[in-house]
Amino acid sequence: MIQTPTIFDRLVLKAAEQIPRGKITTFGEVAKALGDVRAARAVSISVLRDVKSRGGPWHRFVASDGSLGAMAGKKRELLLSEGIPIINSRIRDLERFLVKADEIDVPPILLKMRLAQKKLRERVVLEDRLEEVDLAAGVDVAYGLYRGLEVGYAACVVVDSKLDRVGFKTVRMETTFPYVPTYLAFREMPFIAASTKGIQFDLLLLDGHGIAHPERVGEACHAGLVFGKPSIGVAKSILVGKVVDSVIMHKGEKIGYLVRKEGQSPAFVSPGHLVSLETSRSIVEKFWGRYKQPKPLVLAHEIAKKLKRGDVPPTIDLLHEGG
DNA sequence: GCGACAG
DNA sequence: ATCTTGTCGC
Ligand SMILES: [Mg+2]
Repeated sequence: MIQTPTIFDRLVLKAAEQIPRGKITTFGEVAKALGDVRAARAVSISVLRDVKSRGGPWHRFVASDGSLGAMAGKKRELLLSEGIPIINSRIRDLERFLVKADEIDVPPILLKMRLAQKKLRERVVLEDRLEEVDLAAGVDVAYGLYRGLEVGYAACVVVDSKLDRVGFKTVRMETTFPYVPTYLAFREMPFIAASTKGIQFDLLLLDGHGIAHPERVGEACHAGLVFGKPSIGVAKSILVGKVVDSVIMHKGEKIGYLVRKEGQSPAFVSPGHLVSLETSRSIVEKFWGRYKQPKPLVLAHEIAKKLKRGDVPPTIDLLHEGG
């Protein structure tokens, strides 16, 4: 009957155990203890999901401005009973009751993940090491809640140079890590690996950035390196930098291109691995269909959603039915 | 309240 | 990404 929280959820729970009655902490402080404030939202989502599905600890977590966040009514009641002063839906003298990041004993996993990214970055090759590109694979993942678990539905679709779909594979499995900005690869790599396993392709297209990432190692770089395959990232919005004349610039570096087809919203293209900046743009244009993304990604997105809806069964089902 | 951070 | 019907705007 015990559900299976992810590593991230377990660490948030471990942090929760360290907040005594009469004290509070913020989602951001816990995120900092885990290694990056960017995970603040992921912490709040984890806490909320945990109290709803397992009745876990939740009321001693508040927002950094002292506001209470979700389920404010009940939270207010519980905190007041523990001696925390609340005025106008905000904690008064937050500092006085706050348990800060350095007082929370949890492993800094996000710091380690960042180090792993920096290590991977050294191996990224931004030169064309690809021969003919006939088969382009695109992967996308849809997410949903199933019996208190967060489940991902991945689809890998292979398209040939005539833009005909020549194969696909789908996978259903539990999520292992939340979405945290700049760490997307750690959330989606298990799905990318499972859905491409045993599939033949020359190039991998992913729904996210390549080098257009603060550390220059977006999801497309990460996956390309792990598989030793050419890869390109095609995102629907910017993560870092700004667009100047259809070029994505960041810290004085050219990191990608804005590609747009008539009447469509733009796509942001950046190389992942074994492909140059210029070639990444031309290849993506070569596989462009009639939508706002290259065809393999459009199809992968559609199939992933159908899978989630239950319209089609997964090729591989890795979901452990609890009970 | 605004800015804003792939999916 | 997800929650979701009718409604607003180009
Ligand atoms: Mg996606």
